[in-house]
Amino acid sequence: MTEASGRRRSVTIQDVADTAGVSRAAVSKVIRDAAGVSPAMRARVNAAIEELNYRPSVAARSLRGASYTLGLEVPHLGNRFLTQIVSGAVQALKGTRYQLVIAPADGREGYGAIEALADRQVDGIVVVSPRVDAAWLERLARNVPVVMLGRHDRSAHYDTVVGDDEAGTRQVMEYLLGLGHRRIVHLTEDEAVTAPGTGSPHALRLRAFEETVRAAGLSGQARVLRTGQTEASARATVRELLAEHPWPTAVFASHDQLALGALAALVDHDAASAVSLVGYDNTDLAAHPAISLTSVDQSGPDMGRLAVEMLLERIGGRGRPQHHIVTPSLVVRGSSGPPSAMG
Amino acid sequence: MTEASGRRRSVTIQDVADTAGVSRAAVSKVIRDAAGVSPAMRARVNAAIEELNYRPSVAARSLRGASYTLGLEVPHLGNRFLTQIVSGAVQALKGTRYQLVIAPADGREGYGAIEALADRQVDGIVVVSPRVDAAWLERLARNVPVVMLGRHDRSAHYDTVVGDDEAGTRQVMEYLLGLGHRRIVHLTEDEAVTAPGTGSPHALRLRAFEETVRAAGLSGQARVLRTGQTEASARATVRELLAEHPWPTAVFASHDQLALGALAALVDHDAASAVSLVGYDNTDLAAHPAISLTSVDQSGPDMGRLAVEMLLERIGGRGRPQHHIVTPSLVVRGSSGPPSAMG
DNA sequence: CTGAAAGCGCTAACAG
DNA sequence: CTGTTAGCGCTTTCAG
Repeated sequence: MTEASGRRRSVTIQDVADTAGVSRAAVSKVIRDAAGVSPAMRARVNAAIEELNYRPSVAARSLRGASYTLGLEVPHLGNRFLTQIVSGAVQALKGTRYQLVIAPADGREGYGAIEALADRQVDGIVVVSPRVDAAWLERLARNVPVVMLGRHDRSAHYDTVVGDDEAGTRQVMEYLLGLGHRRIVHLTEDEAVTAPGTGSPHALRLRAFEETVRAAGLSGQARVLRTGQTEASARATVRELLAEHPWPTAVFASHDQLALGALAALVDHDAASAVSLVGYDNTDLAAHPAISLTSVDQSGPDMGRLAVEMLLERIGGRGRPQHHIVTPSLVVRGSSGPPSAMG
Repeated sequence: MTEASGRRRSVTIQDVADTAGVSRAAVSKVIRDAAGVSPAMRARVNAAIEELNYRPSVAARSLRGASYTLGLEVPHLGNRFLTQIVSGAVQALKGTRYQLVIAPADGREGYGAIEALADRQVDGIVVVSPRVDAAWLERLARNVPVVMLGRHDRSAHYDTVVGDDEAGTRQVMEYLLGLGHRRIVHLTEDEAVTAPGTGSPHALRLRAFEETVRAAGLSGQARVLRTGQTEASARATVRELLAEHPWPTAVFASHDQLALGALAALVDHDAASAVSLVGYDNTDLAAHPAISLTSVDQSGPDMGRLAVEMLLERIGGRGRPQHHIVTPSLVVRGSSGPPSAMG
């Protein structure tokens, strides 16, 4: 093989077969650990593979069977909760022959990224975007194993891994109400994400918030505040909120990124010690002493691991859909306390 | 096509050709926007594609030519600087037919992830891990276009995008020295990453630090402190540092993640107002008012965009390697100030 | 236990 | 302008 100046042709299964003096089929069997190969042949083939530095082409393989690739579609890598999920997924794949690839969505919706993964013949897809249409996903799931992470829809074709968002929200509200908070603001994203039909985590958190508020007879004092999905947007929204009086005594953000934005606004107004703040996801930053954010932990790594395991089961042949629920727990930190102590 | 209970066979180019009443080659030309198709045929084919909801198989395509996929290997998604790079890369790809996929490295080194991308026939690879061997990368780059991001080696086969780490470090040091700091600690990772031969950004920052210190005649007072690559590790290391006396008046961390860990330790010891802190990368958190970290901005999104553009150029035929240098700039925030004011 | 042969879905010459 | 044909690298029956 000459060292041509341009791109080198990569070594194929045929090359290996030739140097080992066997057939392509034999080589294929060896690399797949398939039955029916004599130890001697296996040794010869492995030697040739080593010598030529052969690597099977995933593309060619995909055409026939599996690509040994699992795809994870994510809306936005700025979201720290996603990195928890990814690390769990990577862990779960360690030691298997599967590789994880992440496709970042380009816009708000993940259709492009999900289709890109499907086109690339991945053996399974984990979807995280809360904004993709359920029926669309259902259709996709008939062609390739899909796990939807976070959303509570019950599909006949895809699996789901979700946190118990109602329980998490109730924990937050019981905590806040127990401390004596009454003027509580729930900071969440726009209607598209909280519409009841979507089954999105934010929809459930919102509903649970409203139910708790109603049950406590606080409809007049507690309220819902809408914002975008970024920290900057939450910061601006809460800044406006703080221009009015009286201030709420507590803000419950639907996820930590919003909580961070809210915290920024509180710091700007020197209100961090006057207003309790609670987030959701317990991302790594929440634990930082300069942030110290009370937040709901929903075991992101476990969710990522579970999602991948379910995908592997599906690939292994399971037909019936499964739905896992992860139990969340409130982690109390310095950003929250009784209304008096905070005021 | 019956709605079989199992996996549905996906629609192929042949199906489209059949329903449109043309040859496969014709369909191929239409989907590739190739020349030599009559408008009438184009319309018929497009109608068939629409009707059948046809999507070309990337795997089959890769076997012949391009996969229209660019791969990005990243060491660890917990690193916020990487998300800046990713967002720039995604932006640059918007509107092209290329899709970005990210392969997270499983261990410290990125070999597995990089090979996985290469096996998957991506048309180009952006490598971010500072720990991969240059010769190994050189070999890889002969088979597939590669851009190395961050490291300063000058390869004949792959392109590089780097920040001017010496200039960035000098800005930091001039700033600190100008304020009157003398007992300055440089917090960086282990020797494997700062070995001069690697050309890693941390190696250059370390060298520039040492040169500035020597030039200022501070070899007795300034020192280098090693830690791991995580926030937790930096926190522990700085905690130990603060157990000794006298404290340094300033800590310069080799990247923001380490700076965050250092900040945590400073807060733990109530030393945040006594010790100036400077980071590198200017990740989003640095700007948060609860953190307010002085840091060196090196335009992560620009670097990501550049890397992708260079890859596209290589794919387009460029042979000669290119090396881009991005100029960094110091962003001063509340975490740093004169030694007296901080003490 | 081993190899020959067919074909996965697509593209690229080439012939008509 | 259109269709035929020969693979790309691999897996998978199916004979030997």
